[in-house]
Amino acid sequence: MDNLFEGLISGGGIFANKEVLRPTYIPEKLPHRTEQIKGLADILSAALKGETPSNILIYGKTGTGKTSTVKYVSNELEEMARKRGSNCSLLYINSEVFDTQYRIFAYLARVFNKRVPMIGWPTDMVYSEFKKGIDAEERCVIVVLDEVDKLASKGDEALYNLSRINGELNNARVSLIGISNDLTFTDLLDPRVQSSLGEEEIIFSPYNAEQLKDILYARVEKAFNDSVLGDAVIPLCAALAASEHGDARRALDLLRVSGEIAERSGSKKVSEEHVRLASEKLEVNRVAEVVKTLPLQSKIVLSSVLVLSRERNKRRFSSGEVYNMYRKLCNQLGMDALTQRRVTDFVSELDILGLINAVIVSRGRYGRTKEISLSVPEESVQPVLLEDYKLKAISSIRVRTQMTF
DNA sequence: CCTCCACCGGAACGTGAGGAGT
DNA sequence: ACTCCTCACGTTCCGGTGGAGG
Repeated sequence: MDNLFEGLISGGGIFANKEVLRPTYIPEKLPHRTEQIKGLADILSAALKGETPSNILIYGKTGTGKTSTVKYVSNELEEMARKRGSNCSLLYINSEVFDTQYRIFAYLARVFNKRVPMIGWPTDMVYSEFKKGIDAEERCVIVVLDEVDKLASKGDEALYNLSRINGELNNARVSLIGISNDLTFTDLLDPRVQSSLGEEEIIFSPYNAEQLKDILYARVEKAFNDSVLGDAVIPLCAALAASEHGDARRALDLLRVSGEIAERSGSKKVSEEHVRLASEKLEVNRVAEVVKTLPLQSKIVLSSVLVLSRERNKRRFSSGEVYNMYRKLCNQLGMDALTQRRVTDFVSELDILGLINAVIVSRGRYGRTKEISLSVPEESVQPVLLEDYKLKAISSIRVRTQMTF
């Protein structure tokens, strides 16, 4: 009879192929990135001619198509290399996963069929195994280091070694592509590494709303069934994403979640309303994610603002008020309170994270202070704060006082 | 115009944890 | 096992400040 999943797998009929909307999907066309693709291809074409391509640094914020572009070009390159019989390949490494010199070299050595344990050996031994492995045949290897900034912040030795490896190889050639979303990260590096890694630089600027629209339109045909999207859906997704950072990933997420919401509600079409709901849902998730990873003290400060805006019949509070509430909460928790100086730092951090809003105002005779208010809905932070068992003792977070107007 | 509130935020310093070197 | 160094986290101290009220 009716299986539990019956309605869930057959129903809806909104999506034709949801995978197309995932950020990992590489479309066969990347709108508004022709310039970058061409630039990258120009430089890498050296590999096909038997030369060593220059090292490349790629900059751009999240969701500007850096990774997609590199993967796209690398697929094309490897295909061409196969046709021409040249021995040339790309290795993609996410530096967030392989975040130390040892792990990177161990991984690379393994790719070249060397048996290296993931821990235990001295680093230079792993390094020379990798060199042996790669030098065993005449080939060109392009190593892509995604999120190099993460790697650089832990010391530049790995980058230093990689960038001068060519001098120690007889047959093989290595070139590097670094992908970073931090424009200033090279400041952390040794000048020698800086100049060798940044021989060529490619910038990915954020997309505007029009460009985001094109990106979405390019994918809907595969992703959705025919005519399930309302007319305003895509422009709205594009506009919402553009108003943040021009993040294509966010635009795609919005579209996907809108579809999911429509599907789940049994609707035959995706409407503007679904996009609004999706936007809210993503925002709540984002806030929850940020709040969850806050240090304890910072959570208490945030709780203070939350409690204040519930107990008092107003929205904005002076630093003094917040600090007093903070002391009170620390007292309830049986913890030592930090100094006001320290707390102002937390307030500034929460402000930068966009969880609260803090503006310096002068109240003349009554001093100068920051006016602090919650800049996200109470309902989106309250449950997450309560998840922290250390904060459970604060009853006033839980209590829902009636708002009076 | 001056005062003075109530806080801002820079600087210097103390402390303990963790990593590198030896 | 040992020291040395760096780093994150906090504290103490303090000079600085916009504008309401005198």
